[in-house]
Amino acid sequence: MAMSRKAQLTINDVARLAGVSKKTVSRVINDSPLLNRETRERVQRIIAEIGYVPNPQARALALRRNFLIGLLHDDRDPHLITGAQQGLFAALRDTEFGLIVHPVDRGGAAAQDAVRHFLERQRPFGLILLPPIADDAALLRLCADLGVRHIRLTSAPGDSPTTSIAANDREAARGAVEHLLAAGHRRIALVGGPPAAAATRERRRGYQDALRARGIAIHPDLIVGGEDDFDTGIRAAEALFDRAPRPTAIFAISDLLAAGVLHATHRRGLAVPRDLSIVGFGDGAVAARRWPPLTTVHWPVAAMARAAARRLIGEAPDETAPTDDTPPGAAPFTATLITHLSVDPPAA
Amino acid sequence: MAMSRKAQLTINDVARLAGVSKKTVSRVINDSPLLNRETRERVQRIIAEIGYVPNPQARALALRRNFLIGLLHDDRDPHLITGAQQGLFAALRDTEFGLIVHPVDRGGAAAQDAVRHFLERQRPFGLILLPPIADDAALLRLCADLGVRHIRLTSAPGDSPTTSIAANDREAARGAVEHLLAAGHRRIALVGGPPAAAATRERRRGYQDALRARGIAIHPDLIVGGEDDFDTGIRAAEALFDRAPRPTAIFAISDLLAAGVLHATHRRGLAVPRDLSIVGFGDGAVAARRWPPLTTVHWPVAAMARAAARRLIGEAPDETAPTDDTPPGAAPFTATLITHLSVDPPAA
DNA sequence: TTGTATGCGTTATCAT
DNA sequence: ATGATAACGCATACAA
Repeated sequence: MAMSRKAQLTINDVARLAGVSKKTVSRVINDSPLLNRETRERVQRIIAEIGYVPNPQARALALRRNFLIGLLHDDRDPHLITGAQQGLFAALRDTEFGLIVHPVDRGGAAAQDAVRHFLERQRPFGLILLPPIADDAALLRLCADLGVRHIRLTSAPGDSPTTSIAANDREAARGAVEHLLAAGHRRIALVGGPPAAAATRERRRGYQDALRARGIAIHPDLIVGGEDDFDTGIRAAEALFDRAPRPTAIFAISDLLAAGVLHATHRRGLAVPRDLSIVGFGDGAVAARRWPPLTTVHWPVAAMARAAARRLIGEAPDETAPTDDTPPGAAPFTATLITHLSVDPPAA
Repeated sequence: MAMSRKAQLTINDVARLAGVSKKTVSRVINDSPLLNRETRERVQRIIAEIGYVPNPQARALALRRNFLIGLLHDDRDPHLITGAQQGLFAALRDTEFGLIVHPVDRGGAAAQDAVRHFLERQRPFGLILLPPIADDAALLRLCADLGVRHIRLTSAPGDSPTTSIAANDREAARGAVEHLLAAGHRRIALVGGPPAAAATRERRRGYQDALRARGIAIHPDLIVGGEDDFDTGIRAAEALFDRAPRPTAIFAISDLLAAGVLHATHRRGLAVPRDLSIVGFGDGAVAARRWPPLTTVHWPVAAMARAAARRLIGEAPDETAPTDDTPPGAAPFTATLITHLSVDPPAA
């Protein structure tokens, strides 16, 4: 009990107890191949006995690299953030890396400065960027200037495959709209997010792909949005309710927007899916908890974050850019449609 | 542009350029009082000019303390976690501290080991424990054994005020139930969480307080629950629907449970608040986004987390226990009822 | 296969 | 008020 204030054990204690030099202990810690098996085992036994754990600060200093993976997010969608954290932790458990989280205000020089300070101070080994800030050009430039490794979680495999993990957003969005088309809808509205975000762009493209393939005209009137939040969803829905004729279905490019749309629909006294069908995009499990449970496209953020962290820490620690012909990230993760109760054929 | 690979500037560079010793620079960095004003300003100018940032790893090593605040959570409620992160970041911005996050599986020796490894590896300066793991005795013992400072976010100011930040859960819960009583409800059910959690205990007490004060018998039949998640909410509601007579109102001790209750109610074809009134407990803003918007008790996790971090980093870095007569944390944060549309008088 | 000397970037000690 | 020197705990270079 209460051995709390015991001095921290160091590599020297291990060396002394094992009767070897500290360098030998260091070799054991770092799995050096050139070690007498007997010596290694003896040292390992001592380490286990006294419960020695290498001091990561000292390691970080000597190796000139830290053991922290940074997660940068814009603090909009709690489920996206915690989903990413789950994936990251899955990759980081049983490694010596920790997860350090930092929010980023979008836009403005002040936001840039805040991130710069964070990076200069904590000097994380690498960074994971969540959408939509993963598409922020200024932020990416900052990372490049500071020489900080980073992986972007984004919506199109095309851009910079070596520094991004992407899902097939366009295709998945097309599938979602085709699902509405198959139910018989023809007036399908789109509620989008920030125009600069890759998610907005790709999912809108998928929406357009689906309509075009059916020869359905794309009405600019039926494309609304702006930000990616609940209130925008409400306002967008209300704007759409005033269109004549009213759309019979709405495809919202995020769960937050879909939730806002659902809210506005209820408030208007309309029933889902009787009077309006809704399809969202985000976390399938979360959408299922709405009422009615929302048909949605599940964006596998946890799996993507896990892969991103793997790539970050599996990467050779030197600075040379990968020269493989088949860059990682070429194969996108698949976002998949999860059908629930928010889609029905349109009312006659 | 692209000054990416410039060698990191060190204290030596500053010292050389300023024509002083590195110790003097160190004094400037650490705001030592005994410094010639002129010298200080010259050094500061150089620092600003070349954009020098002290290396936190080296600082951590020399000072034998880290600049990371750990957040331990059980990964159940995304809004609780991100709410806490927002509060922590508010306290940590403009400090040299970073936020390192770690999930904790509840129960089991394996979970203990995982936390121990985390603490031994990252050696955070201090820890913030979120409910319900803030009430985990084994975890607290581990922190004590390892000598890790920690602040628990919890529900009763009584226990260990020096290591916890508490809200007035009992009182707030009583207020919530009184709100239902005032609307005319007499058969009010309670949906609780894990029995070991302080939140469950305190909020149940508040529920009982309110009923007793009105001379209403407490029916064990109307107290259900078990875990703190959506599915438990569903099952609890379904169990309560089978009671005869059915309760006219349900007080759920968390938003997750309330969401499950709401879901089950919809599924059963009952209308809220016409057939059933619901009050939740958690995040007021989130509850407002349900349909109907849920009357709930707002638990100020962000403010509490902010205060917790403040106390952690404002604390003297030595080990002596505070001896004040008025321990911090004695004044609890106030959870407040936010009325929305999920409460009506019971149907005649 | 193992050990010695040195460095990583900062702070603490004890001078002056 | 400022500086020289020695930690802090670990890793690397080079010897042995």
